[in-house]
Amino acid sequence: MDITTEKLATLFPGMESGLKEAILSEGHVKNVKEGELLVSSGQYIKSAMLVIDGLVKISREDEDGKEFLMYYLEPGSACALSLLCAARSEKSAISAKAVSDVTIITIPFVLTETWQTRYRTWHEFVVATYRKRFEELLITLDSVAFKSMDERLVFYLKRQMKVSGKLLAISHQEIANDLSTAREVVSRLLKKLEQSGAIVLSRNHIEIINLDKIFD
Amino acid sequence: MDITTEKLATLFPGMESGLKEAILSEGHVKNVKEGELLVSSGQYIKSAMLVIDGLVKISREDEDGKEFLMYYLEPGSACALSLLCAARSEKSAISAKAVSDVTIITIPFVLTETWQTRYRTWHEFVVATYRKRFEELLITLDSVAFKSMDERLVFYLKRQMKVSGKLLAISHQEIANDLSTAREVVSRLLKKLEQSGAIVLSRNHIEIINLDKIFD
DNA sequence: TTGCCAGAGTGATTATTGTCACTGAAGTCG
DNA sequence: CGACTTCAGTGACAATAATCACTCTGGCAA
Repeated sequence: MDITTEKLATLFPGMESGLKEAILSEGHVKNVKEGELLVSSGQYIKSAMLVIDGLVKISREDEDGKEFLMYYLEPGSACALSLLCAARSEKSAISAKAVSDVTIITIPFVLTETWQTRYRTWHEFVVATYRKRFEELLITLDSVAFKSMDERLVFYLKRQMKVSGKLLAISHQEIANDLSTAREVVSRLLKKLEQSGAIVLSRNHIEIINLDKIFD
Repeated sequence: MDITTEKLATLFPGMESGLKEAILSEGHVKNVKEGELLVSSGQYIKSAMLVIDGLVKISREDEDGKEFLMYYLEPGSACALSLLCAARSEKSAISAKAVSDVTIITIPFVLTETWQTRYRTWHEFVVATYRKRFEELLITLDSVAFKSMDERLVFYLKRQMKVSGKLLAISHQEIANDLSTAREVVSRLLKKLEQSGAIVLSRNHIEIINLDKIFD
């Protein structure tokens, strides 16, 4: 893909032009096919990544391979962990997966640090990223800590709708993984939602009609 | 309390001397009695805080007042949220409570930003704080997402032991709040731990004997 | 076209956690 | 030294979620 400063300007409004040029000249463009892993659990992170195109899913995994959706990265966002870990080139405890075909720019971690002092707008971007991810993580934590499975499922579907629209091409098993529960549980709860008219189920996809009536 | 640069030097090793002087001259020392709130949920945060002495407990609360322990701040640490929120003077969704008598230094949020460029070691401190809190939050998230109540309780007791030693002055009700469950559940599980020899129970306190044999 | 298979639906059963309704026990404060 | 209050222990039961054991179905490939 050909990335221009104009493309960057729309994705990262507020970045000074020198920074955008630096990103283009120093960063490496990488294309990743749908379904592939950008970062796998346990791997060392040696560069920060900016999402240019496509959707990236960030999950947490435990020792036995159970996983857990943390949040999605859309074009124009960066992974806070990639910025934080980059600073110490530590092992990641998360995995990043391309939900669709994805284009990213990776920034060698030495630059993520020197840019902090050289470009004010880079520093602002990094801080904004920290804050955003921290907040999303808190919201995720809330839903796990305070809500029951049916509420979490509705919350999940709403989030999916935000990133993928009203027609979700996703299996019950995938949803179960993201919520760290069993497929049967998801099937049953989805059935209930269908009966209440909030969604329509078909094989391999779910159409969202209206989730707002459910739980206020 | 009288705070010297030497005190700061031991709490915040690595900070340049100009920064330590700036903290002393620009920051406001505040003493908070045990049990009082430093930040309550919904309140605006208008300054960052550095913990000098005592123990601060950071919790998350939901709409119905159910709470949930996120992590503790010990002397020498700062609240990432206070740094992040400070940057936009946003409402906090967390509460901070003094577990013991606490001394903190608050830094007006304009300074937390200007220091980022003026003092390299301040910037490093802030990034290290982000990373630390992010990691702790992830660990908390893990334990909620992947573990059952008995494991979470053991995890909780281990964490308490780290900050307060082997003799915990805490009621079952408080533990239940921190884990966001019911007192009866905590009582039952503690009883089991006592029977296995891991702890000794008495009124208003718990003595930890050895938690290591439980769950590897 | 048939056979196969992944995805989905469902009942039965179990395990875990939450709730209710108590009893008792240990402080503590007039 | 009672009377009261807070904390803890416990049995019974309900609710939720996890697990097991299937069946069913639509789509794809041989």
